[in-house]
Amino acid sequence: MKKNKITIHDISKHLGIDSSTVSRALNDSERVSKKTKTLILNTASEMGYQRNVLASNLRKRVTNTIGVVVPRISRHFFSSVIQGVEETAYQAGYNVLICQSLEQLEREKKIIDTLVANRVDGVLISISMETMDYNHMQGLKNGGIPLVFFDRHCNIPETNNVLIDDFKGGFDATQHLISKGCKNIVHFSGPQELEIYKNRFKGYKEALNKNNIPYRKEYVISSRLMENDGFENAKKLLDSNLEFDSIFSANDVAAIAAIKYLTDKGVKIPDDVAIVGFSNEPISTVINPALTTINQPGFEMGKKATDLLLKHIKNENGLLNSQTIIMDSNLIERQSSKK
Amino acid sequence: MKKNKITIHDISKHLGIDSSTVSRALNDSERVSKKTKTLILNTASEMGYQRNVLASNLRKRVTNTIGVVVPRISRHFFSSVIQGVEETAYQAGYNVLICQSLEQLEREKKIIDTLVANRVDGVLISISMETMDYNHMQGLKNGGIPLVFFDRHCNIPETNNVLIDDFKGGFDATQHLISKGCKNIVHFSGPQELEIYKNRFKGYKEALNKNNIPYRKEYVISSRLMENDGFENAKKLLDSNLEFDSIFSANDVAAIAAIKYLTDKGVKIPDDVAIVGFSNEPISTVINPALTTINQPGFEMGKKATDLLLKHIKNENGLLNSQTIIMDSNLIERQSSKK
DNA sequence: CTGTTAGCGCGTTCAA
DNA sequence: TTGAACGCGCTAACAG
Repeated sequence: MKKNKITIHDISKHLGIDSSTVSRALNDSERVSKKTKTLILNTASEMGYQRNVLASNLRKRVTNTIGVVVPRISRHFFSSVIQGVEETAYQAGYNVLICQSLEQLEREKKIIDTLVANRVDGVLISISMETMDYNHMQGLKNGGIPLVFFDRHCNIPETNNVLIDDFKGGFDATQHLISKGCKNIVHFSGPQELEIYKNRFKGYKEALNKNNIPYRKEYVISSRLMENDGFENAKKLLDSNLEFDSIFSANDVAAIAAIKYLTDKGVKIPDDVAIVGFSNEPISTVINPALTTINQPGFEMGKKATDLLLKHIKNENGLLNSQTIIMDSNLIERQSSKK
Repeated sequence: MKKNKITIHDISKHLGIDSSTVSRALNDSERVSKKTKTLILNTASEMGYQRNVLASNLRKRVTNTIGVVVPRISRHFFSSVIQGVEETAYQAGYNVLICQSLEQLEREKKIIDTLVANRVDGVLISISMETMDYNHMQGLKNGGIPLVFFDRHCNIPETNNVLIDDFKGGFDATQHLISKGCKNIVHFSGPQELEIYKNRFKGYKEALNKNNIPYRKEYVISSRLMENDGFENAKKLLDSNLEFDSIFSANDVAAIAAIKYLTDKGVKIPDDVAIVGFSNEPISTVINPALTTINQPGFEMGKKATDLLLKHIKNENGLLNSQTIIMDSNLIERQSSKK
C-alpha cells in the first residue's frame, strides 16, 4: 500500500504560501524571509516531507550523481578506490553509483547505457579485461557526460586518465629482487591486452636489461585474473623444472593462489617475493609477513580521479583539455618478526 | 558543452506522429500498428534516442531500482551477497544501488534517506555494527518501501529477514573441534550488540555444555571487526598465558589478523582452527590450507533476499506478512596436501 | 521578498 | 490505432 508522499504543494496549501516559495525555502534560498523560511522548514519536517529527487533532478537537468565502474568491488584495490571516490564526492555534494563489470564487456556496455539513461553527471571507469576499444562509451560523449579513466585505461588519445606508473612499479620490483641477489626471476603477468600489465612487464624487462641479466621468455607466465590461473601458473612453473629464486607477480589474485599452491606442494617461497597490485591489502602480509609488495595508492587515486572528474563536470564549456595524471606506486619492504 | 538530448518530441516532430504514439511504440505497446512501431523504433535508434529514465520514473512512480546496504563492500561475504542480489535483480529487470555504511550509523542514516529520496522500490540491508534500533528506517515505512534484512538484522518483530542459523554454525564449529580432541577452545567473538555474534557465542557455549566441558569466560575474547582488533585479541591471548589447543573465531577479519600475529610470534596454529564467517573466502585456505571454516552462503542469501523483496514490491497491497528465512551454513573441513 | 507561469521528458487518461 | 491534453513534483523565469 504505497502511501501518497506529501509534496511541496501539500505544504503550500497547508500554509497558504505558494509552492515556489516553499521550494525556495527548502533550497535555502536567500530570497525568502527568515521567518517564512523557518516556518516552512518546520512544517515540512512536521508533515514528514521528503524531496522527490527524481522530479528535482529532472527539472534541474542535473543529478549530482557520478558513476564509478570497476571490474569487481571485492578486489581490495578497487574498493579502496571507491572509498576515495565516495569521500571526495560526498564532500562535494555528489552521490556515487557503484557498478561492477565482472570483467565482462557486455556488462560494461549495459552499465554505461544505464548510467547515461539515468543522466549521471560524470563517470569514472576502470575497464574490464575484455575491453579493447571505447565504442560503447560513445553514449557518454553524445550525452556530454565527462569521463575519467583510472588505473586500467583505453590507450587512445583525448581522454582523461589517472594512472599508476606501472613501468616504474615493475622496474622497482624487479630491481629490488636483483639487489637482493636474485638472478632467476619468474614473472607472473596479467592479460596482455591491458596496458597496465604490458607496462609492468616492460619494467621487468628493463630492470633485467639494466643489470645485464638475460631476458628469458620461459620465465614469464601470463594469465587471466582468476584464482584458478594462479594454480595453473604455479603448476606450469613446477612442471617446467625451471630454476628460479624469486617471483615478481604483476597481479595479486593469481599470486595469492600461486603461493598457496606452491606452499601446499612443499616448495619454499622466498621471503622477498615481490607482488604488484596489492594496495595495502592486509592479506598480503598474512600470507607471508616478509612479502615485499608494490602498493598502489587506491584511496588517493579515487580522490584524484574524482577531483578531476568534478572539475570537468563544473566546467561544461569544454575549455578544460584532456589530461593524464600519473601516480607513483610504493615498494614496501617488510621485516618479518620471525627469526 | 552539454548536447541537447533528443526526446520523444523530437522524434514526434521528425515523423509527424504524436509523441504519445512514439511513447507507446518505445514501450512496445500493443496499441500501435506494427508498421508505425518499427518506423518509430528505427528512427529513434537512428536519431540516437535514449529514454530519460528520470522523467519516465517520475511519471510511472516506480524506479525499478532496489538499494542494497552493506557495512563494507570489500568484505568477501558481502560482495558475494551483492553478486546474488545483482543476478536476481537484473533478471527481474531491476537495477541495484550498492551502498556501504562503513559500519557507521550516521552513514547508514544518510544512505537510507538518499534511497528514500530517490524513490527506490525496495531495500535490502545488513545493518552496521552501531545500529541498535530502526528509527532511521521509518522513512522507508512512511514511503511504503519494502525492506528486507539479511544476515545482520534488527531484533524486532514485523520484519522480513533472511538469516543464517548462527547458533548452529557456532555449535557445529565448536563440536568439530571437540570431536578432534580439543578441550581448551578459545572463542574470538564479534560485537555483542549484533545478534549474529551473540548466537554464534551461544552455539559455542551449548557445544561445550553438551560435551561436559566447563565454560570459562576468560576463553572468550570479544572485539570489533577491525584488523587491529585481531592483533589485540592475539596479544591478549598470549599475554594471558592461557592454555589453549584451538580457536573458534566468529569473525574472519579479526581471525586473519590474529593468525598473522600468532604466526609472527612463532606460535603454532593448530591445523583445525575453525573460523566462522568466510563465505568461501579464498584467502582462508591460503592462510592455512587445512583450516576448517564455517562457510556462509552469501551468493544464495543475496538471491533469496532479493526474491523475497521483489515479492513484496510486486505485492503492494500488504497481503504478504512479514517473514523470516533461515539458511544453513556449512562446515567445510579441508585436507591439507602438506605432510 | 513573494506569486504567477511555464516547463523538464515522459506516460496515461480520454476521445476520436 | 492514433491524437490531444494533462500532470508526475519540482524549479526557473519573470513579474510585482
